[in-house]
Amino acid sequence: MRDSHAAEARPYHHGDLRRALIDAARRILEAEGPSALSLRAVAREAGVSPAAPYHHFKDKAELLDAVAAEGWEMLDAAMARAKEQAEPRDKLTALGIAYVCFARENPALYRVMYDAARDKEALPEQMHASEDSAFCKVRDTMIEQGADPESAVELELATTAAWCAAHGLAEMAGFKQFEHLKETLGGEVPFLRAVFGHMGLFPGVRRD
Amino acid sequence: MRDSHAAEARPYHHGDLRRALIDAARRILEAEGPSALSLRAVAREAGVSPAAPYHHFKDKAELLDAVAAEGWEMLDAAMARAKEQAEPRDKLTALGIAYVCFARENPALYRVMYDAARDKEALPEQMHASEDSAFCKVRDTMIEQGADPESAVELELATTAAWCAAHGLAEMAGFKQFEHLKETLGGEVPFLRAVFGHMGLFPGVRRD
DNA sequence: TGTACATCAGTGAACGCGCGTTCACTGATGTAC
DNA sequence: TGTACATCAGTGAACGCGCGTTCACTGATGTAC
Repeated sequence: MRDSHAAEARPYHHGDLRRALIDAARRILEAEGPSALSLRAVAREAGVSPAAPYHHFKDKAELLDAVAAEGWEMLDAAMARAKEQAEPRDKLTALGIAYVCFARENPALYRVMYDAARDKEALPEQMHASEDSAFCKVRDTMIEQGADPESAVELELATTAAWCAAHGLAEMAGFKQFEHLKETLGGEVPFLRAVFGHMGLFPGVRRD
Repeated sequence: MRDSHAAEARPYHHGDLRRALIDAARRILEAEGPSALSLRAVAREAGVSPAAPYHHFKDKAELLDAVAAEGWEMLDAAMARAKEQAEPRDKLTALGIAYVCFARENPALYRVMYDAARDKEALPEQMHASEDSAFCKVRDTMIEQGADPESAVELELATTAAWCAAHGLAEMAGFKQFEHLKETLGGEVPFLRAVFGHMGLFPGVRRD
């Protein structure tokens, strides 16, 4: 139990403790959930004294931020992969499904990501602004799939709607109330596709 | 500071400490956020010893559950009011806006509600199942506004989609990234309307 | 109407715990000469 | 190539804190007779 991933004849200096701490944090997160994620627990999991992390992070919040930031990068990568592999006509839905699946496979990490975002009252800057971010991928894919927004604002609204839809679904999909729908439709992914289908993700299909 | 809402010549027996504790919890929640919501803090805020709550709640979780349950009732009431007051053609959107506004006005309570739901991996039973719950209001309103689903499953999917959309938007609407959209559109509510507009909430407007 | 007593709903002190953070320290590393 | 020394990245003990919960208790209430 103790030193689970550490040990193996450690030298005094660690090599890359910063990395090791972030990895340890993620292990704790998925094994025991966000409430178990203390600085001390992370140090313990990394096989290091409680004071050691302070040579790499100013305080607990800074560690958490680093974990969250890596989460956003992972999400971004997962969505890039999904877009690449999908049929041209299916790319937008594929992005949505990749988003929700990431959240479902890494629920505690996903929570930490949004907790950090809520604290700052903002998504990570590069997630929303930088070219090639997940947000921009969604936006660009809408255009590629034939959306014809009347203005930049309309396009931004459509992208926002899609993002909110995916986030909402990500948080709801695990609820027991929807189990019978998943069964009826033949699994989680068909269920996600079906819900996305009802959301009118494509800007061409707006009402009013 | 201390005894802020308590005092005023309290007798030994409180009268309705259970009520007072739930109210105290809500005050703490909105003043200091979910992380400040400890059993001891609630007792303090209610002007009572740390052990007193145990005569009314088995443990901290039970208090939290009670707070969350009342939150769901408040949300339900807010949505009922919104539906009543809206133009017939606008009732579904009005429900969505009422949902998001509730979350925005009671962010910490909203978080506690969903934290409890996530623990149980389910929405409160009566919220999803009981006639006249918020979920059923959304479903029924879809029908009233002319949705013509091919099956009960389709109707349930559409309702689920709307619920997820509202939840996603509720959690995103506060992010700074969307401030310029709110300004452009003339405020938060117009922004919400616009995003809902892009979501194709009405089942009649589905793609594929 | 008055009294005995069971029950209820509080008190306040104490428990053990894990937390974030600080501190003086020390072992390892690498650079200047 | 060897040595002195500054710097870096750890240790481990300690700090004060607030937490959830338990306990023996006591004051207030209300019911039976």
